[in-house]
Amino acid sequence: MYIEIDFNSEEAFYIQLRNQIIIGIARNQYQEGDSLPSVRQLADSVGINMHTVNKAYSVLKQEGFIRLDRRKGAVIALNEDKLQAMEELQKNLQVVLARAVCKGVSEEEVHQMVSHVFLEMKENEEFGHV
Amino acid sequence: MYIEIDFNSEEAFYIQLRNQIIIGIARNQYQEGDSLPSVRQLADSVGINMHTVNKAYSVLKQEGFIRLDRRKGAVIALNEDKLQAMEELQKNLQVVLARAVCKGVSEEEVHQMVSHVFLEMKENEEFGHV
DNA sequence: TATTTGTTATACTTATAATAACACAGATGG
DNA sequence: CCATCTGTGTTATTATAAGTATAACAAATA
Repeated sequence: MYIEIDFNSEEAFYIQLRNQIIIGIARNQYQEGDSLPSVRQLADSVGINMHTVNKAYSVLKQEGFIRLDRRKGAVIALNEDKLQAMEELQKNLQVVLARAVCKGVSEEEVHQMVSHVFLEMKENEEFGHV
Repeated sequence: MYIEIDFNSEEAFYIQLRNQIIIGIARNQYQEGDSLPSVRQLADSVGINMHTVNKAYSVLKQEGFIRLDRRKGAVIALNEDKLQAMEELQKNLQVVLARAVCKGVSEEEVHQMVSHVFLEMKENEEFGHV
């Protein structure tokens, strides 16, 4: 999986990492029990500090996507708290969809975009990106 | 429209304000040409600093939701750059939906949630919240 | 000229990121 | 079997940037 940092983005580095890793899990590029790269390895490969990767991993742990092990490093471990996930989804969609609606995007277009994003997720299952 | 700050939230105050105002616009509680409260007035009513409201307004201007006028204050003025809005929507959905999928939410459930959020938006059109 | 608007200057606090030193687990090799 | 080397994440410290607040300012209008 290709993780990379956009140094021009306004998003904090650790947020960029967190998001890309979550997208990778959703695409099955990482599966339950797999280890992520070590903090040093990932820090080197994307060109940022080890501690920043550590922060990303801490957040992923806190949010229930991985567990941290002194030996094995960061291991995918999903707590499937669906109820909480649904509440979070609703809150996120309220903002994201409101932004789109204000700019003239229709409900149908949103549904199409959702389907499209799901297709992309399924495309990359098992063996990645063509 | 009821704007309020969650002082326990991790979200920056100005982001909370921005999001609530955007949701208000999407619900037609604010319409093109309407004025938002003045920075002092809103700051007072929600219990934060004037400058924080100013920051929220600056961001809303920068993102194309309002224009700022020394006389009339902050006025709803949407730049409907739909293409850009669609790109932003896609990026946002990639993260938001990935988070949900990892926690076991299905594509169908996402579509249902989207419909639900749209219903809420339409419910509150013209004359607010029941 | 008094009031209302957003704006700018300044300072304080918290968040983000980097450097460095640490502690624990396991593998290597003498 | 013990020493040591390498690999993990962790903690301490510091520097820079973002967020928030206080105060003074400038423009418009009644």
